[in-house]
Amino acid sequence: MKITIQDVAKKAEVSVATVSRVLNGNYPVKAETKEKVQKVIKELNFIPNIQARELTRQKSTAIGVVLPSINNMFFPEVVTSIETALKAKGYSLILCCSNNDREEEVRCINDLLARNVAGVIVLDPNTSNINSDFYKSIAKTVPIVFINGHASVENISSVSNDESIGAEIALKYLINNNHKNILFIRGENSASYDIKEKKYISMLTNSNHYHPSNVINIGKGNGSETVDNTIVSVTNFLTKNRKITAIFACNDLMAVGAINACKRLGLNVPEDISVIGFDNTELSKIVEPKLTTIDQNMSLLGENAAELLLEKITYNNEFSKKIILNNKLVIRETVNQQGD
Amino acid sequence: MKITIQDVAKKAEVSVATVSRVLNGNYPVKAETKEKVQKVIKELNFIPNIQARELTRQKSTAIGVVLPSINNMFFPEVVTSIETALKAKGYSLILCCSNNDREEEVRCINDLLARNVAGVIVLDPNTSNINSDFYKSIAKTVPIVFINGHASVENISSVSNDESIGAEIALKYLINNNHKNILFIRGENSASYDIKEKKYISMLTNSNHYHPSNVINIGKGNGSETVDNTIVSVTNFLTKNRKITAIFACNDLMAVGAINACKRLGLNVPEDISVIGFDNTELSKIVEPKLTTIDQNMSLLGENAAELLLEKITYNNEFSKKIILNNKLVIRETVNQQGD
DNA sequence: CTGAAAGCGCTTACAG
DNA sequence: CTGAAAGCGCTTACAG
Repeated sequence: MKITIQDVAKKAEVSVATVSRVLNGNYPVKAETKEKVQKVIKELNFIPNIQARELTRQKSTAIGVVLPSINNMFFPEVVTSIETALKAKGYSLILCCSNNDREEEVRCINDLLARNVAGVIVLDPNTSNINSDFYKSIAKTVPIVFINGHASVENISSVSNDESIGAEIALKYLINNNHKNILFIRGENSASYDIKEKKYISMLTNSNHYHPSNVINIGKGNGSETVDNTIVSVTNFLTKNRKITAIFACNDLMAVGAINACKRLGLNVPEDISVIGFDNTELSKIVEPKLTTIDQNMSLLGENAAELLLEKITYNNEFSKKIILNNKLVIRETVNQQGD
Repeated sequence: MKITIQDVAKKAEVSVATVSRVLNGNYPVKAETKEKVQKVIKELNFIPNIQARELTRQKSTAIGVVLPSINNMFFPEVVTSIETALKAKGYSLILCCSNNDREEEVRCINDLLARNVAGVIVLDPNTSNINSDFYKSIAKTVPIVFINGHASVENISSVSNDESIGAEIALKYLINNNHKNILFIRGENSASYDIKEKKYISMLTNSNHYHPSNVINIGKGNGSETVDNTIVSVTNFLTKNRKITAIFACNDLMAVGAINACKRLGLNVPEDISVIGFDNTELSKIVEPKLTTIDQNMSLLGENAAELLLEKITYNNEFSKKIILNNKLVIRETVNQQGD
């Protein structure tokens, strides 16, 4: 039922080779012939089959993107910028969601490879997959770029943020504003939380204000769960400990949870207590007061990942590069500039 | 460099036909042969090329999804449920973003067709594309499902919400709680806002409380822009008009903007003023107080769209169906139950 | 149970 | 400037 190049050739009374040439414009075709063929293409509403083209040309214009979840304020922004950058170069995106599951991630990649993608971008790759040989063997045959994957794997390019510096900037900002007793809020095991906690411990130890009990872990959860879990944990914490003047949250959702907890306890942010988040998701600009946070450069992550992948594709997967972006502080309304 | 079925056949000392049979398990193969082939497949890490398979089989296991933007609290949730439903049936998703642009939408669809998708799901299809003959002609050759597209086009299935009923439920809830003077907030031209405004006008006219000046349009914008624009408009409005006891917002972002404006003016929500949103995005569960809103059934929209598409694919694009979901009220914390 | 061969829709040397 | 033919990686009647 679908129109093929054969149908066009027949109707235009030329060979399929000629139709192919006018389609691709890569060989001389007599003007008259060209017009005739183009007319038929229009008439028949012919769309060339890219699958067949790619099979012949032995190259692909599809890119795989695997991400832990779409349903999150962080990933959609990154995906948007990947899509924009790649579409401009004629690539399409095949999306696969791993649901934070290690094996599903492997399945996604295998499916993408089977679909003959020219390369794949993985957001937040699973640590155990990185450490196993999975990525090492895959990376030999197809260009791979990690976003926020601490890629010790050779032959994989990556873009990430220096979250350690980001945490340092955030904590310095609090400390410079005279905050000494700072609550640290994190979630369950994640390399990213570990990095921030490490920085927190070293800085607070330096200032003689490190107390292990000022680190709380709100457990796991997504979206509004994170907020709710944080509200519970922070409420518990603050009813017992009022020495805290500032809160460092490992992401914006936790920061919003902390702010909400304060409100319920009748504490004003930032007058009574300051809060700083991490990520600079859209949410940080939506809540009231607007959240002071650390910018995770989401669109830069996406753009750079797209570029690195294109580079790998162009140079036959031969060179790898790591790009580390510096996080920067976004001052809005939730940190009291005088401290206490 | 890539391993093909040829390589496997050679190493296993069988024909490619036999390899294909053990791959697909659709023909009898001697146990011994099967094992030998499977062993080689493992050794060589062979992944069959789906593009080639689909070219031969003349069918596709890729589905196109086109959406106006990924960067939005509504679409990612819908896409997630589409992905989940479709992955379970062995399909993959090719994503294309139209950036709210009519022509880009057409380009997306054409690209997807060229990539030989088995069908396409369009979120919020552009009205002018629906009215032109574009979709009509496309729908003849490939299964198409609209989400929230008021599809008058024959041969296209669709899932949508009855937003008119949704608006009615929301307004009735306000009115039953004794709210009479209700502010209506909408954005720039969209069929969806028009439907809600129409309902608003008819219901408020009925109760003799319709005043055209109580309808405000905050212009266009996405994400935090919407919130900011709403804050400005509502602040302006409320400084001049304090008779309002409730606000109906056409989406959750506008509702949050309205709440933020109230806070800045020293008005408590819901004690001084009630706010109801629309959509039930994750945001409505994140803000404080939690937003009372109308559920847009985002995951149901996705699931149903996936099902309708699968149905069309199975039955050769021969049957179409429209599903209209009923919105329901989600009572949380922003509407004062006594009114005023 | 297995292999040889045709064919899916395209592109591209090759020959003219 | 144009056509015939090989080939991309697979599947599936057909024959044995």
